[in-house]
Amino acid sequence: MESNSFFFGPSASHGNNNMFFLGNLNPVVQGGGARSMEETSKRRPFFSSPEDLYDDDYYDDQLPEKKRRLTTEQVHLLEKSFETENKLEPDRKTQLAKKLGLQPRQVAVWFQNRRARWKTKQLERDYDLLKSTYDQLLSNYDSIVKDNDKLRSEVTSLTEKLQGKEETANEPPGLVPEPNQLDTVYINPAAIKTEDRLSSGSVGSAVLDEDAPQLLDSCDSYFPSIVPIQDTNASDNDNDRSCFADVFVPTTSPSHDHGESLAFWGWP
DNA sequence: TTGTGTTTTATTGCCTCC
DNA sequence: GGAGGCAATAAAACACAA
Repeated sequence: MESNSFFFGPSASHGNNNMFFLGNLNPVVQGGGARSMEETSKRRPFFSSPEDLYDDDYYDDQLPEKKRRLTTEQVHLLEKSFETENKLEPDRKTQLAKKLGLQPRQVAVWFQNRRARWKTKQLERDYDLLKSTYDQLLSNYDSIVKDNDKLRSEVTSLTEKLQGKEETANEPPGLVPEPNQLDTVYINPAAIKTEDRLSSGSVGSAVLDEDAPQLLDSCDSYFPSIVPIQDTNASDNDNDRSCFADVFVPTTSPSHDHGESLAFWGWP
């Protein structure tokens, strides 16, 4: 790659013909604007002193084809301008270039690279946000699975109780009851007295509502029968709701910063 | 001092928009 | 078709551990 072409002559890129050796960046062009900035310079990453930038001997001594970093003051002003607007209109580019003692092309390149850096950072932030959201979802899922197991065992034990009652009430004395079906239990609501169904007082009792599905098996498919309970059991339901609400908050209500990023990338 | 990883400056090529 | 944006990349400058 001909990266040194910038220092020796016009660049073929984008038809820009004003790119020459950096030594052309002398204060005469800016009418003292850049000089005043240099006077306030605190630390320079490359030049040993503010005056070096305007010292012809400096450029004679240094290899002219070397890249030179922008001064802290130049970077500071560019950063301020970038904060205002991360895109560069031609007028602003020209003004900035004059003020900084840089070629307009250099200002444009700086903005281009700055946008690239910003995007990288933003991607990192977005990744962190997604990851934390995922971790939260995962932990909520685990707790829901535990709750699920607990409720299932409650249902099983209550079913056993009910079946025991039913058998002792209806079967002739002396008969040995059939072993309970723990995996899949079919319940005939008509055979269960209302007071029995409501007597337990536990959350699990409500599962056996008359309007609820009557197939209770060991898989997760009975979940829907739990959902209606949430309307009648505030304390438990709030926990369940908040689990999901908390998880989805970051994605549905992005932070200001995140919102900016979405806008910046043209997302709705 | 030197090797190595990171950051910054700049180029190239492609794409989109007017 | 030219101007400007972006992704990919090169290479110099810089930071830092050994």
